[in-house]
Amino acid sequence: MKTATITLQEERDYISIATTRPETMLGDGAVAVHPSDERYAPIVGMMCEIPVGPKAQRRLIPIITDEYPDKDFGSGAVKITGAHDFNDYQVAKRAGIPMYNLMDTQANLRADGQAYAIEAATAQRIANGEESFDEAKIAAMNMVPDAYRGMERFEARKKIVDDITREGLAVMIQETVTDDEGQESSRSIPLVENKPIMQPFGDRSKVVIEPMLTDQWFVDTDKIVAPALEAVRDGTVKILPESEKKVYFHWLENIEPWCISRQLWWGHQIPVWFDETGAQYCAATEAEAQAMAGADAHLTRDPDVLDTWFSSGLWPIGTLGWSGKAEVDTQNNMLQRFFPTSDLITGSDILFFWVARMMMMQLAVVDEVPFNTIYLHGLVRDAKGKKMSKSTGNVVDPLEIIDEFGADALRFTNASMASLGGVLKLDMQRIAGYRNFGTKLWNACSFAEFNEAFEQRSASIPSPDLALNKWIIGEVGRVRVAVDAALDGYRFNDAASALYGFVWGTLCDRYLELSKPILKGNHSSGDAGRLETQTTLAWVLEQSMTLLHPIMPFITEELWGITAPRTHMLVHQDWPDYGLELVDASASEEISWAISLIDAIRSARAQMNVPAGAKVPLVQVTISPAGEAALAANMAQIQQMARITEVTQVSDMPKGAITITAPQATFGLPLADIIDVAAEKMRLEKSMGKLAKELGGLRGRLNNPKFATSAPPEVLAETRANLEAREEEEVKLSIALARLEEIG
RNA sequence: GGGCGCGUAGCUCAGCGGUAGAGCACUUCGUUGACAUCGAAGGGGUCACUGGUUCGAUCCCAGUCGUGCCCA
Repeated sequence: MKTATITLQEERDYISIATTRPETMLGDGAVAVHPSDERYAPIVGMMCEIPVGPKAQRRLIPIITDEYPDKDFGSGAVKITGAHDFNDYQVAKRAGIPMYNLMDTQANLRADGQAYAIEAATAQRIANGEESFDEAKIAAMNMVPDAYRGMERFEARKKIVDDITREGLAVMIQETVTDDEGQESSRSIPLVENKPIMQPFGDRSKVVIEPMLTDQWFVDTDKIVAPALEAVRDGTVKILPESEKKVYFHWLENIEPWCISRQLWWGHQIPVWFDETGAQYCAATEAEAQAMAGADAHLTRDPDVLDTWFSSGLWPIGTLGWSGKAEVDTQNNMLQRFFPTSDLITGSDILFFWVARMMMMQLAVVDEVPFNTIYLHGLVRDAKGKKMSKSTGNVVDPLEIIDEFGADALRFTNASMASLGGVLKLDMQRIAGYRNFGTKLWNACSFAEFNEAFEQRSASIPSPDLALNKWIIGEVGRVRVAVDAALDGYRFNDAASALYGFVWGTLCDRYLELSKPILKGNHSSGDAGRLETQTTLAWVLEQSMTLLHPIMPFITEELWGITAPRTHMLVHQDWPDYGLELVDASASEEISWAISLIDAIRSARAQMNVPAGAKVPLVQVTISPAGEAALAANMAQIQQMARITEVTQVSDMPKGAITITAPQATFGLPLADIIDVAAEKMRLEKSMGKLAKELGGLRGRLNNPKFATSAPPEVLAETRANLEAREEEEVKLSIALARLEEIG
């Protein structure tokens, strides 16, 4: 923002000042300099002439001292227009300088009052200390010279600058100009500096706002702030994330009187009426005000409305029909039931706009906190990280997102991004990802339906025999505990990601795939196994719907309704209370073992370029008893998921086989005809390289004597167990590599 | 100018004393009766920089740089 700065001078003993609004000189009451400014010390207390208006009525104003002027800025002298500048207002107030209002509500120069000659004479007597004054007297005075009265502000500014320049009172500089024929000449022009300044513009009108002295209503916040501070200090009200407490304290501890008058056409009109003498009557209705003032009084209502935060500060009780009369309010069921409430969820930028007002006002009015926990989430930004704003036009309409991705996808996105203290940049690709998650759940249910699982559903937690089913039930127990812990801690992102990982990674990628041979009847457990798997599958899906319901209510409610006849909606289903007691350690171990074998085979196949469709045999070289049992129980699954024809026992690894390792077991894929020795060596060496890095870290720590003495025992045990497992792996890989070396 | 926060994989973000994760994107492969809005296997990070505390720091402390918001 650039604005002209015009420097003025008086001809002989002058003091130069700069202003961005020359027209305000008409209302100047003083020139201020810093008390330590030695340049001006000799003239402090003297009078100087304002260089505007008719020469006959030039006003003289005092030169005063104040801490406000900056010695090093411009001339170091500041003109004081108390009625038209916030800083000047403070100076004028301190020094008892009259504040002359120059403009009307349209920002035109005033045209009311007495002739300028009379007003100027009065003003001079006041400046000389010969006449007393009060606010009302000053407000009535019009210090605009007759020639400028009624002019539009910018027009008046131009005319005043011209008049000052013509009179020779502007600070002039020389400027070189070149005419059409290339002749250079010098001319004198007023000094105008380009300087960026802060200037307020109306949000909607886009025009420059003029500070103006008017009567406004204020709340003396000092009187109501203490309980609101105390409630957070003593923990009655909790703010999450806790770091926001600092913002709350900082704002309330430095609070200033709160102006609640607003000059808007909408809002709650201030409930104050004035009579002809200016006496005030604050009442709920005009009739009550009239009764207070007496029947003869002629009342007019304050035209202003209340600040929106003042009105909405009473929201917690105002929405519930609070009357302020004890005998009525105790009979008000809504009020009794919902006030105070428990949690307030809002954006962090609302903390002092609204939350602090609700705290102050409820405590002031009904002497109770409105809520116990304030949960603040980050500001939602657009994809570029900009704050969304109606005037900037970068607001994303949630309804458009819902049309494209569905409400559940948007809700899931919001939940998964609601980490404490974060910023929320809305990323459409991420929303698409969560839409896909909804589809995934839908397809899992359709798989279950196809396999007639819901027809075997049980109302209680199933008690299956197969490790696979015991395992997935335990996993449900784990995720329930994780989700509850997350919700208790207001960590909605953790709840969302626990559920996402469970449904997609554990349920769909693992359990569903592992259950297929059983459901198809290709498993040693036969019909009994099929039946208990159907029951378990239905139960697990119903638990998933239940746990997901708070985040994805629409898809889960729909699935709940169509998968089985129900006595109640999912929204009315009890929240589960089972937990880690559902975890069966040996079942978990068995399934983990089977999964790690399948993963190892798949990985080796892919890296050795074994065609994905090809079914190949597997040989078992060494194995522990537990591994043997796990292998037998999950043979059908391993065959299907790892594309294995059969497993045979051998005493030695066949020549030209790919080595596969699983916990306490070694297998081989005998692919003599397609094996690429060099490729297999590379694969094994890559694994060895990774292992070596991990082993180095683990050994380094364990060999450090201070680690053994300082680290907590569980960390020590974990590190040792980790090292042992890695060393076992290293031995197996070394043997495989050595064997390859023999082949060449 | 004051206050608060943030710099982690190409992007959007978790983690926050025991050696780094997710989604999307990327590469290769895949029409196996839930799902191609999919599956399998991969690649990719001196966790902004510099010091300090510690057996050990992405995490704690101090400073620097960059960046954002709020209040003047």
